[in-house]
Amino acid sequence: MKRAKQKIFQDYIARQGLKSTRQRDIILDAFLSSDRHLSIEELYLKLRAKHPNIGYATVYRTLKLFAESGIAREIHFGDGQTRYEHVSEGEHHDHLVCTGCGTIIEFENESIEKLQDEVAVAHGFLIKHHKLELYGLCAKCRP
Amino acid sequence: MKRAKQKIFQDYIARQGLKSTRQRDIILDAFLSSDRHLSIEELYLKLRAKHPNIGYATVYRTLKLFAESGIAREIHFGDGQTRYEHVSEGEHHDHLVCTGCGTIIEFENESIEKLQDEVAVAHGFLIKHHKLELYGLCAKCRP
DNA sequence: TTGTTATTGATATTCACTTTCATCACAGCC
DNA sequence: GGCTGTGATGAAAGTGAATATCAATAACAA
Ligand SMILES: [Mn+2]
Ligand SMILES: [Mn+2]
Ligand SMILES: [Zn+2]
Ligand SMILES: [Zn+2]
Repeated sequence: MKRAKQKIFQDYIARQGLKSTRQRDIILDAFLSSDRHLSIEELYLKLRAKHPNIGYATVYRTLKLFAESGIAREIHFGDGQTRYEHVSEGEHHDHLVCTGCGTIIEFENESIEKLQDEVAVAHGFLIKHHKLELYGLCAKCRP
Repeated sequence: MKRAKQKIFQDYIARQGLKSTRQRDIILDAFLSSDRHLSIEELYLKLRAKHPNIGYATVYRTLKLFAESGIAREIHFGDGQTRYEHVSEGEHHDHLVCTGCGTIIEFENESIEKLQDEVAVAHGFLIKHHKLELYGLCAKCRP
């Protein structure tokens, strides 16, 4: 899992004529062993504990690279911060977001995906990606 | 339609002990006779043609009021700008967004809504609202 | 008309990125 | 190993949309 993603990223780096650096290794390791929905700030702060000399801009740029290489995806939950989540080859999921405690639950629903495709076809659309987020209170937070 | 929303907004204003002002009337009129998915900036520029002395902050604050009163809804399509769309009593829809030309198509799909509810129930969630956006190329933009 | 309170609009500030640029560090080639 | 040419880094400055500030102004009830 982790190894596979490291490999994907290294390959991407090589293919693009980019360089392998100490910082990128550190950030990749921290990202892969972190929560699945991390903001840039959160990852930056987490890193700073062990590596106080890594810059915010580097974290920001490296997360973008992760997304380009296919091991991460940018997500926006409307709280004003960009988050990055792990992406596994051929896997897709959507989100339940608790507005009480911030918990995020991932789910997959093939029937919904199929219906989305039908909607797209009916309107002549060629879908590239989509976003489905259900906001509310989780089991712990509901009254 | 337009009258109904004006009424809703005036009632809201009264109920909250707020004041009816020239600017709010002008902005409401411009909003109700505008595109259905307008950014603050777009509405501000549209207004400035006839009312060069209306400030950006007033447009921004008034759109928030529209949302609070229930006649508008804030939407985010990931382009970094907040948009506001018209909301009709008891109506709900989701969006197809063309990444080529920016066209936005609204759609309703009861089956998807039902499946979303089932997902929520399965996870013990109490859904407050949701977001479903399908991004891709519209019939005109697809290759 | 007057007094009170909300509103306005110019401006300043905030926030989350995003860019800049001088310095640094990979990595291929002697 | 030492050179050398790029790409990478990080401190700091810049950006753009949103939000807050505040003195002047406009509603509106008495
Ligand atoms: Mn829906
Ligand atoms: Mn809409
Ligand atoms: Zn919760
Ligand atoms: Zn299009």
